[in-house]
Amino acid sequence: MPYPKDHKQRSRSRIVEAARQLFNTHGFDRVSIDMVMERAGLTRGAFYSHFASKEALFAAAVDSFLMGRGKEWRDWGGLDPNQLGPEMARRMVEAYLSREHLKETEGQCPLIALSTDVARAGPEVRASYERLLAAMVHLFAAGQVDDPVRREKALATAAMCVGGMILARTIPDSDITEAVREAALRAARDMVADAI
Amino acid sequence: MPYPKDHKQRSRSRIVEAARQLFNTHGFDRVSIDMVMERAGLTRGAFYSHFASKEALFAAAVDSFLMGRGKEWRDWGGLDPNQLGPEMARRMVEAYLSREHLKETEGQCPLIALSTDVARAGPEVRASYERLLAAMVHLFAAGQVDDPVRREKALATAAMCVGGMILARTIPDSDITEAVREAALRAARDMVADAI
DNA sequence: TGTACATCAGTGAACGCGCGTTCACTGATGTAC
DNA sequence: TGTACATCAGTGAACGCGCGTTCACTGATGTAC
Repeated sequence: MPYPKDHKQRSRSRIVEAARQLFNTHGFDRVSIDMVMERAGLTRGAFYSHFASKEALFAAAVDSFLMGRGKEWRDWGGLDPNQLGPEMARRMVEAYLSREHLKETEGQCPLIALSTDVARAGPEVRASYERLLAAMVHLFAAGQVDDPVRREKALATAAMCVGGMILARTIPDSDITEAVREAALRAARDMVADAI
Repeated sequence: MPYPKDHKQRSRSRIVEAARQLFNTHGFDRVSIDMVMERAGLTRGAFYSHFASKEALFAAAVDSFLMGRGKEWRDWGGLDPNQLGPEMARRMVEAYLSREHLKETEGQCPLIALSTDVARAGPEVRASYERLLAAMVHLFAAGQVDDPVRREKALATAAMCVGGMILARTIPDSDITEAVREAALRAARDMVADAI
C-alpha cells in the first residue's frame, strides 16, 4: 500500500475543519474552495478526490461540529443516557448563551451561524443540521424526548438559545446586544429549571 | 421638469420591493442585480442611479418591511402608543409563529430570513435590522420599554419568535418542523400572558 | 398652436474578476523480487 | 541489500460562467418662445 494508510483521512479532516471555521465566519457562499484548501495546506485540485461537490463539504462541516466541540451533546444524547439530567441541561444553557460563546466566531455552534445558508441548501445539509438540533433537544429533554411535555419544553428551549444568540450576533455593536443575550439566558434558565 | 415628478421614486419602490422578495427567498449573495432589475421591469444599467451599491439596496430592502407588511409594528410601536397593550403583543405572537407565516417565503419577516446575511453585512444593513427588532420589542413590551422587567421579557419573546421560526424554516420537511413551531408558539404565548 | 430644446431615467455593451469544476500530469511512497 | 515498479494523493493550468460595476448613448418628456 503506498502512502501511510490514514494519510488521506487526515487530509480530509483538515479540509473539514478548515471549512467549518471558514463557513462559520463568512458563510457558505463567501468561502471559496481555494480558501478552504489553502487553510488545509493543500491546493484546489485535490478537493474533488475528497468530496463530490462544495455542498457535500458543507454537510460534512456541519456534521463535524457534533464530532468535535459538540461531542458532549452526542455522547450525553446518544451513548450514555444515564448521565443525562436537568443539571446537564442547565449547564448546556449556561454555556450556549454565555458571553464567551457569543464572542466566538470560528468555533461557534453552526445552528447559529449557518441557519439561513442551510435553509437554502440541499437535503443532505439540512439533515446534518437536523441531527445537530436533535442532539441539542435530546440533551435539553434530559434524554426523555418521548415524554411530550419534556419534548415540547426542550424544543422551546432550543428555539430560545438559537434565537437569542442569532439576534445578539446579528447586531454585535448595539446597545441591546448584551440585553438580548441576558434576557434569553434568564428565560432559558427558567425553562430548564421548571423541569427540575 | 421632464418626466412625471414621482416617476423615479416609483421605479425605486419597485426595485426595493423586488429585492426584498428575492433576498427573502434566495439570500443576499444568490440574488444578482440583474434578477432584481428584471423583476422591477428595468435593466441593470439603471440600478446605480438609484443606489450606490448592492449593499445599499440590502439596507433599503430590510427597512422596507417596516413600511410595508410590518407597518403595524411601526404604527403601534411609534405613532400611537395608546393602542399598545398585552392584547396587541398576544396577537403579534400568534401571527408571527403562525403556520401561515412559516409557509411564506417572499413576504416573511427579514429577522428570520436574513439574519446571517445581515450579520456579515455593513453597519447600515445591521442598523436596518436593529430598527426592525426594536419595533418588535417595543410592541412586545406594550410600549413600556423603559420598564426593565417588561423590556427583558419582550427581548426574550423576540428571541423565542425568531428562533422558533428559524429552526422550523431550516428543516422544512422534517417530522419536528411543526413541533418546533408549536412549542415556540406556546412558550411565547406564556411569556406575553405573564404580562397581562 | 407649433417647433426646438434641455433634462434625465433608462439602456446595453463592456470591464475585470473570482468562482466551481475538470483533467493530464507529478512525485513520494511502500512492495516485489 | 538494492533496484524497478505500481499506486494514488496532490498539483496547477485551464474551462465556461456569472457577477458587480461603469459609462457613452438613447429617447421620452415637459418647457420656452
